[in-house]
Amino acid sequence: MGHHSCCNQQKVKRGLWSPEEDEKLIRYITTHGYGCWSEVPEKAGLQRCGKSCRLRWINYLRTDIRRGRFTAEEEKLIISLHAIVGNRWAHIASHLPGRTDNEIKNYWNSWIKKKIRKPAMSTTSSSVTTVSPPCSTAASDAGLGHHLQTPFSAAAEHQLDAFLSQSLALPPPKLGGSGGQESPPAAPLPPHCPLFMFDTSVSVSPPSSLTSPAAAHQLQHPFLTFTAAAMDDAPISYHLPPLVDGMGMGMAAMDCGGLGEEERGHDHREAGNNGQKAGRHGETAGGGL
DNA sequence: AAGACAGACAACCGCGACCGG
DNA sequence: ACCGGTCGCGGTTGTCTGTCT
Repeated sequence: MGHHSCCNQQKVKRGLWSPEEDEKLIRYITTHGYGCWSEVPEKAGLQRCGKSCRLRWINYLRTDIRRGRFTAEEEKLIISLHAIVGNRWAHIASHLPGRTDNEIKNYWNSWIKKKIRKPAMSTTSSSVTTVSPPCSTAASDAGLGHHLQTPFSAAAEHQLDAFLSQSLALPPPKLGGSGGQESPPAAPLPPHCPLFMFDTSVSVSPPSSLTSPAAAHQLQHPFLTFTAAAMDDAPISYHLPPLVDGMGMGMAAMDCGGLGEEERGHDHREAGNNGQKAGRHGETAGGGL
């Protein structure tokens, strides 16, 4: 229907953000912070509603955003976490430093589309009996969709914690690309990201990017503790909580095979897509800055 | 070369939760 | 206790680009 309640009265701009708007928002946030989003547009000189500013900042302009394709480990983690908490994208994102809920949500949705499009087609030889997502929005009314219906209980939280603690033993997200990933997963410095927000003196190689000032706080995140500790050469074996183990899709699919070639095939595209966005927004946010 | 299709991603919308008056 | 404002989240849509036919 209408606009947000917070911007009913204003004539707010909508649609894609221009580089000028990005710059205004970045400048304001970096100097003043975002105490009250509803005040941000006015004080920053933007004709946007506060929600839009918040979204733009959180999903795009934040300094600690990791962009680029998801690593295989991130994929697995997303799937595992989703099996536990359902469509709690923000919660899942909280376990994936630098990733936004929107990004994960988009990833999941497109992943679902892919799997729906290729029903069991590539899994005939594998033990994977279903390729449908464990509890997707598309599948929420069938199969394991009950995860979505159930509130995020303490039990689930406990299970999640257990899983995460086990995850500490997981092989780290080899950000340089594990298991034959061609392209570096996440460009630590997105081409379209405002450069002035980064200390460009720090190394931008993926692993060390985790120790960059911009991501320093991330090191306190449990997920990253293993990236630092178990960074070397742990075998690719994931210990999943029972609930996850019971998932129809199973991690077997996610190992080399499941997200295998066909998934990897998108790597090129995604890399291109990033480039595309670097172009689209790059000349917007990144290029100008 | 051109159109159709699919994938990826940014952004909007609506709702519920939270908080202060 | 109630009410209004704000924030955060999840679902959905729109747009752009690359690939395929």
